[in-house]
Amino acid sequence: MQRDKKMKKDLSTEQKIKDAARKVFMTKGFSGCTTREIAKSVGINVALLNYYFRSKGKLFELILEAALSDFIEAMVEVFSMDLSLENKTRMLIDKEFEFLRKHPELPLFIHAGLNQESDNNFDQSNFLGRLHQTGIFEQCEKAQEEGKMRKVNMINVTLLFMSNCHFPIMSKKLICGIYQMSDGEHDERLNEHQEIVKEMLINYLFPNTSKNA
Amino acid sequence: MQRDKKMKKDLSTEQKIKDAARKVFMTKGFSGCTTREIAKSVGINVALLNYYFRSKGKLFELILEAALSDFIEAMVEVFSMDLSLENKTRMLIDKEFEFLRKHPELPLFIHAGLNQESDNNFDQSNFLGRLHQTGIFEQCEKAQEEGKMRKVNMINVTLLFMSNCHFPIMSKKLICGIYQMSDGEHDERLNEHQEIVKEMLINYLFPNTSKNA
DNA sequence: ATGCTTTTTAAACAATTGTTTAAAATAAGT
DNA sequence: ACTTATTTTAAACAATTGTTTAAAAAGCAT
Repeated sequence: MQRDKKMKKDLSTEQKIKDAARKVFMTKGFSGCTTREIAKSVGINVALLNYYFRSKGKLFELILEAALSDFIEAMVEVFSMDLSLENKTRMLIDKEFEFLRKHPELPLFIHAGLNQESDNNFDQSNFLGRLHQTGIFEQCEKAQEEGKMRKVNMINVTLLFMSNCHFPIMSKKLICGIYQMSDGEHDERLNEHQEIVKEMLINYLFPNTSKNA
Repeated sequence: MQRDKKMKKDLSTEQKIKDAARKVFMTKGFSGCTTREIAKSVGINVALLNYYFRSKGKLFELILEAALSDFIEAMVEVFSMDLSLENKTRMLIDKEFEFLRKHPELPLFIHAGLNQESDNNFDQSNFLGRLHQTGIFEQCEKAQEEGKMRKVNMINVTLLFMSNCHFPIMSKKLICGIYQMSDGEHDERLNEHQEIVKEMLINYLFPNTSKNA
């Protein structure tokens, strides 16, 4: 048969394909690249790609799901820490900016990828469950009841964080295009933006504690 | 020859192609659709598409440029009004949300499209010039000098607005997926978010005037 | 080495791709 | 009506697409 029975040898081939597919899919999108392009970038035959993964679509789903998971896991990591909400806010923003600086194509890839997929099998990944396990929702609810945190629906909170962390990275080409900026200048703006977002969100979400600072 | 000489008859064919191309490109992206698909949705032959526009790529560039222009023009319209900065802020956010609710695919299309294009001919569209003409930069500079507006680089201001208006629309599938929301629930969140963003940005950008309100 | 399974390849498959060519249909000018 | 220019079509083009088939190569146990 195929895989799964035993894993002899190094499984580097399968992993190398995944890595290459990730890179190519990320930058060019699903229909923007070919299976031969992926295969060539690994140095293997096209047929081998369908030997390990059954089709281009299956491979893509795999990569997309992993990308989604990666990026949820970054949030989970911060939420699981033993910190105050203000500090979690700072930490999350810093971690997100740091992570996205390394993987700037990720947000656009995910959003474009979700639009291309017909069936959104979100339930099976259980992202919501993983977030719940961190206790972040309870922590927020408690803070809101105590008047320490502004009473905002958690979905809106999520939107605030993601908007202000992801979009600045995604929009690089647009912003650089409009303002005729170089990469260096954009990096500089991004660094400043990281601090701006931190202050703005903390001020907004925790108005009492930060106003008299 | 082809066009441009005279324009006899109704130019509905050319426009119909553009409209159909816009719709198809927006939802499926450049490499996610075929010229035949566009042609069929207009009810014409494939060759006619290349008769009016020279190639799929040229047609795409046209659509992308128009989309970019549309969306800059929405900002220009607000900036040109005779309003205080606070009111321009409110107005811009409201207009953007209103506009994007009608064209929810636009932001993702633009960002994905810019990534696909090799040559970014931003200079020729002169978006920066059109923004400058509104006098918005001077208005901000003056307000910043007078201490009425927080001293933030205009690029960061742009990022703040675009992040908080565009991303919530773009991320619908992701957010609905994570939180298992229906379209109706998402609309509700979006309406609330519009108010949240307004308050947050005004509080942040104009701290003195809004704090004692 | 021998037999067996797993991995990899080369070649071919049919379908689809963007684009072009040449002819037909329509409109316009005289 | 006739001539010319514009618009539209059908058909074909070569190239590329995702996928499959059958055979070769490599690993591994005995």
